[in-house]
Amino acid sequence: MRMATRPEVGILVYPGCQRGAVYGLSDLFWIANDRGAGHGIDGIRVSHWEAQEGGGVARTSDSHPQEGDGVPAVLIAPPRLDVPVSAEDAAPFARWLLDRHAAGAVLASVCAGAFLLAATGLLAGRRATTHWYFEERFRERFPDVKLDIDKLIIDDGDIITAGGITAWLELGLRIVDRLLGPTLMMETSRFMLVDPVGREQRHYSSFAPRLAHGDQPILKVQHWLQSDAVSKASVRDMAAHAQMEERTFLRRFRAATGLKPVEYLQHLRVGKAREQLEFTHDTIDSIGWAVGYEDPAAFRKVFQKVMGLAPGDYRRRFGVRAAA
DNA sequence: ACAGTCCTCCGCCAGA
DNA sequence: CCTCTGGCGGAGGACT
Repeated sequence: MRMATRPEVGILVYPGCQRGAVYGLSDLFWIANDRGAGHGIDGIRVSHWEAQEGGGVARTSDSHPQEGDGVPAVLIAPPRLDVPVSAEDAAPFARWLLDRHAAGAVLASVCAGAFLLAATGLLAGRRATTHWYFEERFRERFPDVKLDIDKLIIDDGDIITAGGITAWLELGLRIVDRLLGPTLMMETSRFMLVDPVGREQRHYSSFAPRLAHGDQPILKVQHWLQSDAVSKASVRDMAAHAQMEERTFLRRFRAATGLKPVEYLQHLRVGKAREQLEFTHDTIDSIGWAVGYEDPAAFRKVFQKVMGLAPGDYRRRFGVRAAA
């Protein structure tokens, strides 16, 4: 079966964007096309787009130049490694992306590329994700976006956002799935030796507490928790450290960090435990004790709640394998 | 796995 | 009036 027109995927090459992702995605689609050729399926046209001096955005690279003008069905904003794209650098793309979206294009982003999409205003009120490292900055700049940092990829129909730096793999596979179907998606992922099924970003990101809230006494407590005493700090202790009454401390802590004191401690302890699960061969029980739980069952329960999988499963998936 | 204890934390409200 | 503090009670959750 032949498609009326070959679907085009456009990758936005904006200032500072990560070339590895640009070429990785291009290669991924090339592989999908190659697999598809064996089934007699017309592949995907892949193009790169850059902002022009005189304004506007134009193709600067094209896998099928003979196809003529056309409009991309999907546009991807790749990651940026250092700081997210500035408002000025995003501006030339924003207007154009709005037009393309209005014309029915699917907009997608990887990692910090979400800043480029958000600059269009289209993410307002929508669910989206980005790299956990940029969470604070993203919320600050685009408070009206429902950011869900735990998801590796959020497919919201006309807008797809992906989280981690290597999430371009997931995104690329998702797009292959949409344009060429699940069979080719599976073949492509098998060829690339990646596991296409639901990986969640929270398995990868370590606990990054909010520290930029400006509540000095609370920050002092956070630093204190970071240094030592983590295992045996009660709310009473923390409040004393902040020189506040417990009721006030509770409110201020929650407002500043977004977490209840106990939740915060649990994240801290689970963070330590993850490290030991990944890099040591200590038993899970002893790791539980080491991070402050006298009852291993309680530790397992908390770990499961915070990470979404049990300590043993976590070690199996993320532990560094020693040669027996 | 269960039960028991102790702590957390939220609503409510009064006061500053 | 609004905002912030802080005491009290107690259900529910954390931990043993």
